[in-house]
Amino acid sequence: MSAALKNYWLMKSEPDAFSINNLRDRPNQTEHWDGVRNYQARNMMRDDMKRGDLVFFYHSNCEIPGIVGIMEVVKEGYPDFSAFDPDDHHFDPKSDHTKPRWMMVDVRYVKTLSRTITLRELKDRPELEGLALVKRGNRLSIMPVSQQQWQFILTLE
DNA sequence: GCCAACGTTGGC
DNA sequence: GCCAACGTTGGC
Repeated sequence: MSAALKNYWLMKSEPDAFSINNLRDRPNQTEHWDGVRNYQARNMMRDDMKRGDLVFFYHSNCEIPGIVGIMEVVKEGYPDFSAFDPDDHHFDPKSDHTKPRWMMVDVRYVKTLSRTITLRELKDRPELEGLALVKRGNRLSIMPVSQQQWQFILTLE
């Protein structure tokens, strides 16, 4: 794959735990995306997410689930240290510094969309049939978005 | 390696 | 709060 190619992603977060406004208000508007405990999502952060990739920020498990903003990958996959901390909610005794099991990336706030593009309307669009988010039973918290899907979603704003 | 039990996700 | 869908765990 050419280093010049930008990839696109979608990442879910429950706004009660961490919202787009929380990211915007962080120092440098940057935060590490810790707490992912799913192997498929881990592998994408470890292998595929590159500096400069753009990411939709999706609010899940809330009143109006949907895409609320855009962020950018600013640091590629590295060990998720929250797994090492017994006091952390995401502690995993099977992960340690010598053999970290979980990975994370750093993301920087880019913008908040002028409105929430809701899950409901994303599901209604035949152009997005292939998007993992709208597939039945989907539970992936991180997923790839094709360039075509990315550009189409932006036209919905 | 199978699969039942269990815990979690996340829309509704 | 409900519950379907899914991933993980662990007994065998």
